Amino acid sequence: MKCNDLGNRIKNLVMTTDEANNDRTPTLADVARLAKVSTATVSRCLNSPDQVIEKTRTKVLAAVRELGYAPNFNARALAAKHTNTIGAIIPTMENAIFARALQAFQEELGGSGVTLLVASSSYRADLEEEQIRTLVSRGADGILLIGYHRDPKIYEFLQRQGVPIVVAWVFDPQADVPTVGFDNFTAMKALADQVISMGHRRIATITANPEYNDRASERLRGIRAAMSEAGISATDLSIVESAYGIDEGGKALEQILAQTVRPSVVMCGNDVLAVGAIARAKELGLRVPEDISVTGFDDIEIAKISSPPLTTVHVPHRRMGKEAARMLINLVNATKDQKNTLIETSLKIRSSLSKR
Amino acid sequence: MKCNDLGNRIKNLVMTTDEANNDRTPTLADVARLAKVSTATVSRCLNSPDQVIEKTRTKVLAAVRELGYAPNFNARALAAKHTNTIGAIIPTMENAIFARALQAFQEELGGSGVTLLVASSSYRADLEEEQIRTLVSRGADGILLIGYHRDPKIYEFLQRQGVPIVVAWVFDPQADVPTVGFDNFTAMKALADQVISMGHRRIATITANPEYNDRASERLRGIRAAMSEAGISATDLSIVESAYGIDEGGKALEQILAQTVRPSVVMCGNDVLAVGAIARAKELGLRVPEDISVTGFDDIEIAKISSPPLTTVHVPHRRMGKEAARMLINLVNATKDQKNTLIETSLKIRSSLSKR
DNA sequence: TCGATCAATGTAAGCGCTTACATGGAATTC
DNA sequence: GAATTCCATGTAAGCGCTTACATTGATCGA
Repeated sequence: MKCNDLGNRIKNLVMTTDEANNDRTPTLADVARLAKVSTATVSRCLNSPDQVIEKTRTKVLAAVRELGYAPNFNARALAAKHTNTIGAIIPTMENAIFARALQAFQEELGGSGVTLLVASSSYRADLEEEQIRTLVSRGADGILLIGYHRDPKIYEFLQRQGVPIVVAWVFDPQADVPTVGFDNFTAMKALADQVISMGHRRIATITANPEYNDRASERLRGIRAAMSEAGISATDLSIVESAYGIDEGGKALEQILAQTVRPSVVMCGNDVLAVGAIARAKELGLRVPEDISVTGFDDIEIAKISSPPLTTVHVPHRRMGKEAARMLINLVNATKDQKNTLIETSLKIRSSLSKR
Repeated sequence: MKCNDLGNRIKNLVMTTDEANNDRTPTLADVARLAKVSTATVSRCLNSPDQVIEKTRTKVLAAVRELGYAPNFNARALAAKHTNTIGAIIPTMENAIFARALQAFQEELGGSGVTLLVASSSYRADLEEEQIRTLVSRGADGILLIGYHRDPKIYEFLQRQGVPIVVAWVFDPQADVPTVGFDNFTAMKALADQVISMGHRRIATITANPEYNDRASERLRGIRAAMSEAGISATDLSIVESAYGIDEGGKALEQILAQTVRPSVVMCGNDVLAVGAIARAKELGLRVPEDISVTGFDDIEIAKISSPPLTTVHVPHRRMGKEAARMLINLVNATKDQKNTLIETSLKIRSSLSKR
């Protein structure tokens, strides 16, 4: 012991060139040298401490601390062939619902010692594809994706690479990948049924571009189905596409009002659009819901405090995120193959919707 | 050519064990073999195409496509010692202002071919520290941090590791790292001056825990300074700490109302708390601003559509994100050492604040 | 007391890539 | 036409880690 200490002290005083204390960041080998063990032992100390005897461990950990050693993640990943990392690609960070689900997702992952890599695709298929490749080449052990609709080649690629995925925000037993989410069609149809049962016939909807967005297209289909069931002509539905945002919802509402026939209700693709529509309607001197009813989707906090409070579809986003994490972890560990998980939604009837 | 084609075809038909088309994901060496060049050439094709003659490049790219080759990021990072990656740690994803700034940050980075790694610390110093280490060990070329206040050891660590950082959301010429942001003290003091000039004397504030949050503590200091300047006793300020969220703002308001002396104005640390406070006040039968005035901070979209519209401090978050990206890229490229950048804020006086 | 057994540690071969340096052939110069 | 230059490509040495396998010394049963 004493001898070693002395040895180290001398080393620190008399620095020969080849073991100079230069500012290169310390490596495993440096730690091993300081602790007078092999690199294998240091590695084991860090990764499976119980394979190493207490005395050695203490010695190694001391060396780690002394050098301020931090393992090089890339080298580790290269050698170990897994990263303890899971990736997630969401359409945008600016939408609170994704942020919230992701937060829950991350919390659940963190509990299992897995770290999360996030990317956002701005709702663009090409960007998403690029990000999937990036995530894979970074060695993500699994990936969370939003919505099922994408080029089949991507699913093939992922399968070939052996990277498990979970698709969230949709529930689709037909899909050949595990999904966790709700049935957008049924949920929106339920709301539309309610709207129609309250006497509304002329309906407008503000929706995201449904072309590459299966949540939006399914919700639209839900409205159409409800109308058709009620014997309402499809021409009584007017559709306005809009980007996400409060102002955008307001602009979309103006477009609707500019049409020759004014609808009695505006069903919005999400709460943010709905709140924007309500605000603009009020600015324009309309009363909500007396002059025009408005509905949303998601039931985020703002729905409750909007005036008037918003009729919407409640989606348990945190639960969905949590569930997605659970499934993905099981998949990565190959514990069992996950099947689809249905998240239940419910109608929240509030005063932004009234009888016609 | 013909010969090669034939050769490949035969290879695909007769698979010997050592070159079997097994499902191992293809490597640089596989591409090199297929294209009949060295691995160095393949690498050059991918990283600096102009060093390679057109003919060779075509051949290599064809091989890449045929194999569906995707480079292994970790191997590349290990060999090249840089990752073209920048990390950012924000307190939470659930706050739209961070999301928005981050979006702009990412857009700017993307334009320079840099990818972004995001982590969120849930406002916890220990988590943030862990994430900084993670980012460093993952080889981030630079890191964006929010707020200046943290253990000096962290700054030392970062410096030792040679990882440049930019601190956003504060403007502090004293700091020994580049900052980009606004002066939280001055901004809030300006608002408080306005409030006081409208006759308010008894002030309440809803704030995040200021202990580890220099934005919050500086804003609080701003209010105190304005009061002191106006000769108002510090005891006329009542402080309620609250977590982030609409409901939380509401609860905090209830605490304020439960106190013996009711303040005439509630100055909130951000718009979300303010909107929550307004909503709860209305629920409790109070009129805003007649019975109680409310102010916010940030000027997010919701401030405008709140009823009544919210008096707040406008912060150009996107600009701040963009500027942070620019600075960090310069730092990473060692183009020039960046100094502090001031982002100007402005008062938005709306009807949630009225004369006492 | 001796080999068998086992736990702790060491040895060294990669993981997939980049890049300094070596090489060889074509283009250029005189 | 020989010497020089230069450009395209190849060779091979790592980057920092993990892990299969080898080694060692201690422990144990007979």
